[in-house]
Amino acid sequence: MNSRLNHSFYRRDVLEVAPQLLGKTLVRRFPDGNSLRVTITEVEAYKGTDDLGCHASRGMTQRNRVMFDNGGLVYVYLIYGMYWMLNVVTSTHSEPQAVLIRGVTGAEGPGKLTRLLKIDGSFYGEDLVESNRIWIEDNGIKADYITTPRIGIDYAGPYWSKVPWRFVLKSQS
DNA sequence: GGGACGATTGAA
DNA sequence: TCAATCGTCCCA
Repeated sequence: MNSRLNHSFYRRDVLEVAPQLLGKTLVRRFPDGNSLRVTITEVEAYKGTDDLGCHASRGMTQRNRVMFDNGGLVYVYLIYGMYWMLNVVTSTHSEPQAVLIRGVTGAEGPGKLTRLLKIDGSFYGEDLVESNRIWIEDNGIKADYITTPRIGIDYAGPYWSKVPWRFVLKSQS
């Protein structure tokens, strides 16, 4: 039986939460009552003010302030003027962290999955534990995964751009 | 107020 | 290799 992930799941360190999101079911419920259910296949961790790849590294701004809130909230932002990025806030207000959802079944790539799921700026700060239009369910699957450096953050320097904080679900065989 | 740029994508 | 496209952030 699937069950919605609760606050205690999200309010842990991002390096624990990120890989555990792999294989979980992301549910998007639309106004017409229909739902789209996809499996999370690829994520990245962004951790705190020291991580030069993390938006929080330059302090709190109007855009990233939700990362400084408690885990379980949605952080979305527009990139390149055309793609919404979907993130899940983790930890507590003491530590700004988030998981970028980079891939789901049916859409490879963070910009494509938000198009598929019709996620935009109106989801900023949405509570995944309470929302009736987006949440994540545990389906009991224990996922195998590989790690690699995060994508598209060369500007973060030789150390932070190479930290293996991208987690990719291993394909079943 | 102005300018550079981005956790991307798809086409040339 | 390069354009699309615009909000955010930094500097003046």
